[in-house]
Amino acid sequence: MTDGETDQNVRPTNLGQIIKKARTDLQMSQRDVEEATGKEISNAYLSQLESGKITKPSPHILYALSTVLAVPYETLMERAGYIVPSAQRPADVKHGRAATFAVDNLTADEEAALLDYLAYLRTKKG
Amino acid sequence: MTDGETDQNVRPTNLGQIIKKARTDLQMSQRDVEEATGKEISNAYLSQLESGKITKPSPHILYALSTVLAVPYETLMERAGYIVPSAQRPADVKHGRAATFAVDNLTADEEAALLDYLAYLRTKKG
DNA sequence: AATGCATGCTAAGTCTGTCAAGCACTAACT
DNA sequence: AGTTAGTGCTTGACAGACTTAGCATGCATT
Repeated sequence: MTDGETDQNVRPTNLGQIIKKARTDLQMSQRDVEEATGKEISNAYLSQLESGKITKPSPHILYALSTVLAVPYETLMERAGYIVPSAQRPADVKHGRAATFAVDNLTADEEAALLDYLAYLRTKKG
Repeated sequence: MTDGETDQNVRPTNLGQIIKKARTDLQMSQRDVEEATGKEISNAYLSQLESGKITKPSPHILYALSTVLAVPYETLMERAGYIVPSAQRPADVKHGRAATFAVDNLTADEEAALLDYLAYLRTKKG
Protein backbone atom coordinates (compact mmCIF):
# COMPACT_ATOMS: atom_id res chain seq x y z
CA MET A 1 0.00 0.00 0.00
CA THR A 2 1.14 3.45 -0.69
CA ASP A 3 3.32 4.61 2.04
CA GLY A 4 3.04 4.74 5.73
CA GLU A 5 2.67 1.04 6.21
CA THR A 6 5.06 -0.28 8.73
CA ASP A 7 7.40 -3.08 7.93
CA GLN A 8 7.84 -5.01 11.11
CA ASN A 9 10.96 -6.74 9.99
CA VAL A 10 12.82 -3.56 9.41
CA ARG A 11 13.90 -1.73 12.49
CA PRO A 12 14.89 1.74 11.41
CA THR A 13 14.26 3.12 14.83
CA ASN A 14 16.81 1.78 17.21
CA LEU A 15 17.03 2.68 20.84
CA GLY A 16 18.96 5.88 20.32
CA GLN A 17 16.57 7.19 17.73
CA ILE A 18 13.58 6.46 19.87
CA ILE A 19 15.10 8.34 22.77
CA LYS A 20 16.09 11.25 20.64
CA LYS A 21 12.69 11.56 19.08
CA ALA A 22 10.95 11.41 22.42
CA ARG A 23 13.24 14.07 23.79
CA THR A 24 12.97 16.47 20.87
CA ASP A 25 9.22 15.96 20.74
CA LEU A 26 9.17 17.36 24.23
CA GLN A 27 11.40 20.21 23.23
CA MET A 28 13.91 19.22 25.81
CA SER A 29 17.65 19.57 25.51
CA GLN A 30 19.98 16.81 26.59
CA ARG A 31 20.81 18.88 29.62
CA ASP A 32 17.14 19.27 30.39
CA VAL A 33 16.88 15.53 30.56
CA GLU A 34 19.94 15.37 32.73
CA GLU A 35 18.25 17.74 35.12
CA ALA A 36 14.92 15.98 34.97
CA THR A 37 16.53 12.73 35.98
CA GLY A 38 18.23 14.39 38.90
CA LYS A 39 21.66 14.05 37.31
CA GLU A 40 21.07 10.36 37.06
CA ILE A 41 21.85 10.53 33.37
CA SER A 42 24.49 12.94 32.17
CA ASN A 43 24.03 14.87 28.97
CA ALA A 44 27.23 13.39 27.62
CA TYR A 45 25.92 9.93 28.21
CA LEU A 46 22.64 10.81 26.61
CA SER A 47 24.49 11.96 23.54
CA GLN A 48 26.23 8.63 23.26
CA LEU A 49 22.94 6.85 23.75
CA GLU A 50 21.17 8.79 21.04
CA SER A 51 24.02 8.44 18.60
CA GLY A 52 24.02 4.71 19.07
CA LYS A 53 27.46 4.50 20.61
CA ILE A 54 25.90 2.70 23.53
CA THR A 55 23.43 0.01 22.71
CA LYS A 56 22.66 -1.72 25.96
CA PRO A 57 22.26 0.71 28.81
CA SER A 58 21.40 -0.68 32.18
CA PRO A 59 17.69 -1.14 32.92
CA HIS A 60 17.69 1.49 35.62
CA ILE A 61 18.87 3.99 33.04
CA LEU A 62 16.05 2.96 30.76
CA TYR A 63 13.62 3.30 33.58
CA ALA A 64 14.72 6.83 34.35
CA LEU A 65 14.37 7.73 30.70
CA SER A 66 10.99 6.08 30.45
CA THR A 67 9.57 8.25 33.20
CA VAL A 68 11.12 11.49 32.03
CA LEU A 69 10.35 10.96 28.37
CA ALA A 70 7.04 9.21 28.92
CA VAL A 71 7.98 6.21 26.85
CA PRO A 72 6.91 2.83 28.18
CA TYR A 73 9.68 1.11 30.07
CA GLU A 74 9.02 -2.13 28.27
CA THR A 75 9.52 -0.52 24.92
CA LEU A 76 12.94 0.70 25.85
CA MET A 77 13.87 -2.62 27.40
CA GLU A 78 12.85 -4.37 24.26
CA ARG A 79 14.75 -2.01 22.01
CA ALA A 80 17.82 -2.48 24.14
CA GLY A 81 17.63 -6.16 23.37
CA TYR A 82 16.56 -7.30 26.80
CA ILE A 83 14.03 -10.00 27.28
CA VAL A 84 10.89 -8.56 28.72
CA PRO A 85 9.14 -10.77 31.28
CA SER A 86 6.61 -12.84 29.46
CA ALA A 87 3.80 -10.76 30.82
CA GLN A 88 3.87 -9.25 27.37
CA ARG A 89 1.13 -6.75 27.01
CA PRO A 90 0.97 -5.71 23.39
CA ALA A 91 -1.97 -3.52 24.23
CA ASP A 92 -0.09 -1.68 26.89
CA VAL A 93 0.38 1.12 24.44
CA LYS A 94 -3.32 1.60 24.22
CA HIS A 95 -3.08 5.25 23.41
CA GLY A 96 0.34 5.07 21.83
CA ARG A 97 0.73 8.63 20.75
CA ALA A 98 -0.78 10.16 23.80
CA ALA A 99 1.72 8.34 25.93
CA THR A 100 4.42 10.40 24.35
CA PHE A 101 2.90 13.41 25.98
CA ALA A 102 5.05 13.95 29.00
CA VAL A 103 2.58 15.25 31.45
CA ASP A 104 5.04 14.52 34.18
CA ASN A 105 7.27 17.31 33.09
CA LEU A 106 4.71 20.03 32.96
CA THR A 107 4.98 22.86 35.37
CA ALA A 108 1.78 23.91 37.05
CA ASP A 109 1.62 26.98 34.82
CA GLU A 110 2.13 25.02 31.69
CA GLU A 111 -0.51 22.55 32.65
CA ALA A 112 -3.00 25.27 33.33
CA ALA A 113 -2.22 26.93 30.04
CA LEU A 114 -2.56 23.67 28.18
CA LEU A 115 -5.85 22.86 29.81
CA ASP A 116 -7.15 26.25 28.82
CA TYR A 117 -5.95 25.75 25.31
CA LEU A 118 -7.48 22.31 25.12
CA ALA A 119 -10.79 23.69 26.31
CA TYR A 120 -10.53 26.31 23.62
CA LEU A 121 -9.82 23.71 20.98
CA ARG A 122 -12.81 21.70 21.96
CA THR A 123 -15.25 24.56 22.00
CA LYS A 124 -14.08 25.39 18.56
CA LYS A 125 -14.71 22.08 16.96
CA GLY A 126 -17.82 21.32 18.83
CA MET B 1 18.63 -24.50 68.13
CA THR B 2 18.15 -28.15 68.33
CA ASP B 3 16.94 -27.93 64.84
CA GLY B 4 18.65 -30.97 63.64
CA GLU B 5 17.97 -29.92 60.13
CA THR B 6 19.63 -27.12 58.31
CA ASP B 7 17.59 -24.00 57.92
CA GLN B 8 16.60 -24.57 54.35
CA ASN B 9 13.17 -23.28 55.01
CA VAL B 10 14.49 -19.80 54.96
CA ARG B 11 14.11 -18.42 51.51
CA PRO B 12 17.37 -16.84 50.45
CA THR B 13 17.10 -13.24 49.49
CA ASN B 14 20.41 -12.58 47.80
CA LEU B 15 20.68 -13.24 44.14
CA GLY B 16 23.69 -15.49 44.54
CA GLN B 17 22.05 -17.52 47.24
CA ILE B 18 18.88 -17.93 45.24
CA ILE B 19 20.84 -19.19 42.27
CA LYS B 20 22.93 -21.51 44.34
CA LYS B 21 19.96 -23.00 46.13
CA ALA B 22 18.09 -23.53 42.88
CA ARG B 23 21.10 -25.20 41.36
CA THR B 24 21.84 -27.51 44.27
CA ASP B 25 18.18 -28.33 44.62
CA LEU B 26 18.38 -29.65 41.11
CA GLN B 27 21.57 -31.51 41.99
CA MET B 28 23.44 -29.78 39.29
CA SER B 29 27.09 -28.77 39.36
CA GLN B 30 28.20 -25.38 38.12
CA ARG B 31 29.53 -27.08 35.04
CA ASP B 32 26.21 -28.77 34.54
CA VAL B 33 24.59 -25.37 34.41
CA GLU B 34 27.23 -24.16 32.02
CA GLU B 35 26.37 -27.04 29.76
CA ALA B 36 22.65 -26.61 30.16
CA THR B 37 22.87 -23.02 29.05
CA GLY B 38 24.84 -24.02 26.00
CA LYS B 39 28.00 -22.42 27.35
CA GLU B 40 26.15 -19.19 27.63
CA ILE B 41 27.19 -18.96 31.25
CA SER B 42 30.61 -20.19 32.24
CA ASN B 43 31.10 -22.10 35.45
CA ALA B 44 33.65 -19.53 36.50
CA TYR B 45 31.10 -16.81 36.14
CA LEU B 46 28.50 -18.83 37.97
CA SER B 47 30.87 -19.16 40.85
CA GLN B 48 31.26 -15.42 41.11
CA LEU B 49 27.54 -14.97 40.86
CA GLU B 50 26.77 -17.38 43.65
CA SER B 51 29.46 -16.00 45.90
CA GLY B 52 28.06 -12.53 45.48
CA LYS B 53 31.08 -11.10 43.71
CA ILE B 54 28.81 -10.04 40.90
CA THR B 55 25.58 -8.38 41.89
CA LYS B 56 24.02 -7.13 38.70
CA PRO B 57 24.38 -9.59 35.87
CA SER B 58 22.86 -8.68 32.56
CA PRO B 59 19.19 -9.58 32.11
CA HIS B 60 19.95 -12.10 29.40
CA ILE B 61 22.14 -13.97 31.87
CA LEU B 62 19.29 -13.98 34.34
CA TYR B 63 16.97 -15.21 31.67
CA ALA B 64 19.21 -18.13 30.80
CA LEU B 65 19.46 -19.02 34.46
CA SER B 66 15.75 -18.72 34.97
CA THR B 67 15.02 -21.27 32.29
CA VAL B 68 17.69 -23.72 33.33
CA LEU B 69 17.05 -23.45 37.04
CA ALA B 70 13.29 -23.08 36.78
CA VAL B 71 13.20 -19.86 38.72
CA PRO B 72 10.90 -17.11 37.48
CA TYR B 73 12.72 -14.52 35.43
CA GLU B 74 11.03 -11.71 37.30
CA THR B 75 12.29 -13.00 40.59
CA LEU B 76 15.87 -12.91 39.45
CA MET B 77 15.43 -9.50 37.89
CA GLU B 78 14.03 -8.17 41.08
CA ARG B 79 16.78 -9.70 43.19
CA ALA B 80 19.36 -8.17 40.91
CA GLY B 81 17.90 -4.79 41.70
CA TYR B 82 16.27 -4.19 38.36
CA ILE B 83 12.88 -2.66 38.05
CA VAL B 84 10.43 -5.20 36.75
CA PRO B 85 8.15 -3.81 34.09
CA SER B 86 4.97 -5.24 35.54
CA ALA B 87 5.64 -3.42 38.76
CA GLN B 88 5.49 -0.17 36.91
CA ARG B 89 1.87 0.24 36.09
CA PRO B 90 -0.01 0.24 39.41
CA ALA B 91 2.02 2.88 41.07
CA ASP B 92 2.56 5.68 38.60
CA VAL B 93 3.17 7.48 41.78
CA LYS B 94 4.31 10.90 41.13
CA HIS B 95 1.61 12.39 39.07
CA GLY B 96 -0.54 14.39 41.31
CA ARG B 97 -1.35 17.17 38.97
CA ALA B 98 -0.92 14.97 35.97
CA ALA B 99 -4.01 13.13 37.01
CA THR B 100 -6.02 16.23 36.38
CA PHE B 101 -4.84 16.23 32.82
CA ALA B 102 -7.00 13.91 30.83
CA VAL B 103 -4.32 12.70 28.50
CA ASP B 104 -6.12 9.51 27.79
CA ASN B 105 -8.90 11.33 26.11
CA LEU B 106 -6.77 13.28 23.72
CA THR B 107 -7.22 12.68 20.06
CA ALA B 108 -4.14 12.57 17.93
CA ASP B 109 -4.97 15.99 16.54
CA GLU B 110 -5.41 17.46 19.95
CA GLU B 111 -2.18 16.05 21.14
CA ALA B 112 -0.30 17.46 18.21
CA ALA B 113 -1.85 20.83 18.75
CA LEU B 114 -1.00 20.76 22.42
CA LEU B 115 2.57 19.75 21.76
CA ASP B 116 2.89 22.63 19.37
CA TYR B 117 1.42 24.99 21.86
CA LEU B 118 3.68 23.70 24.60
CA ALA B 119 6.68 24.25 22.36
CA TYR B 120 5.47 27.76 21.80
CA LEU B 121 5.04 28.35 25.50
CA ARG B 122 8.52 27.20 26.23
CA THR B 123 10.21 29.23 23.55
CA LYS B 124 8.46 32.21 25.01
CA LYS B 125 9.67 31.86 28.54
CA GLY B 126 12.92 30.04 27.94
C1' DA C 1 33.98 42.40 17.34
C1' DA C 2 33.37 40.24 21.62
C1' DT C 3 31.19 38.32 25.28
C1' DG C 4 28.08 35.20 27.08
C1' DC C 5 25.27 31.20 27.08
C1' DA C 6 23.08 27.05 25.41
C1' DT C 7 23.37 22.90 22.76
C1' DG C 8 25.36 18.71 21.10
C1' DC C 9 29.34 16.12 20.97
C1' DT C 10 34.06 14.05 21.82
C1' DA C 11 38.31 12.36 24.63
C1' DA C 12 40.02 9.96 28.04
C1' DG C 13 39.43 7.69 31.99
C1' DT C 14 37.06 4.39 35.67
C1' DC C 15 34.28 0.64 36.95
C1' DT C 16 32.26 -3.77 36.40
C1' DG C 17 30.35 -7.60 34.05
C1' DT C 18 32.14 -11.47 31.47
C1' DC C 19 35.30 -15.00 29.68
C1' DA C 20 39.27 -18.30 29.29
C1' DA C 21 42.66 -20.55 31.64
C1' DG C 22 44.16 -22.54 35.41
C1' DC C 23 44.52 -23.62 40.60
C1' DA C 24 43.27 -26.43 44.77
C1' DC C 25 40.85 -29.95 46.72
C1' DT C 26 38.42 -34.41 46.95
C1' DA C 27 37.06 -39.11 45.65
C1' DA C 28 37.72 -42.93 43.10
C1' DC C 29 40.23 -46.40 40.57
C1' DT C 30 44.74 -49.11 38.88
C1' DA D 1 51.96 -43.95 45.15
C1' DG D 2 49.95 -41.97 40.67
C1' DT D 3 46.42 -40.70 37.83
C1' DT D 4 42.01 -39.44 36.40
C1' DA D 5 37.87 -37.02 36.82
C1' DG D 6 34.71 -34.00 39.22
C1' DT D 7 33.91 -30.10 42.05
C1' DG D 8 34.18 -24.93 43.35
C1' DC D 9 37.04 -21.04 43.03
C1' DT D 10 40.59 -17.44 41.60
C1' DT D 11 43.28 -14.76 38.35
C1' DG D 12 44.23 -11.93 34.45
C1' DA D 13 42.62 -9.80 30.57
C1' DC D 14 39.07 -7.69 27.65
C1' DA D 15 34.72 -5.14 26.38
C1' DG D 16 31.41 -2.12 27.11
C1' DA D 17 28.74 0.86 30.16
C1' DC D 18 29.21 5.10 32.42
C1' DT D 19 31.61 9.67 34.12
C1' DT D 20 33.97 14.04 34.02
C1' DA D 21 36.03 17.73 31.70
C1' DG D 22 36.20 20.12 27.88
C1' DC D 23 35.61 21.40 22.88
C1' DA D 24 33.00 23.51 18.79
C1' DT D 25 29.36 25.65 16.93
C1' DG D 26 25.39 28.71 16.93
C1' DC D 27 22.67 32.45 18.63
C1' DA D 28 21.99 36.29 21.00
C1' DT D 29 23.26 40.65 23.42
C1' DT D 30 26.36 44.60 24.21
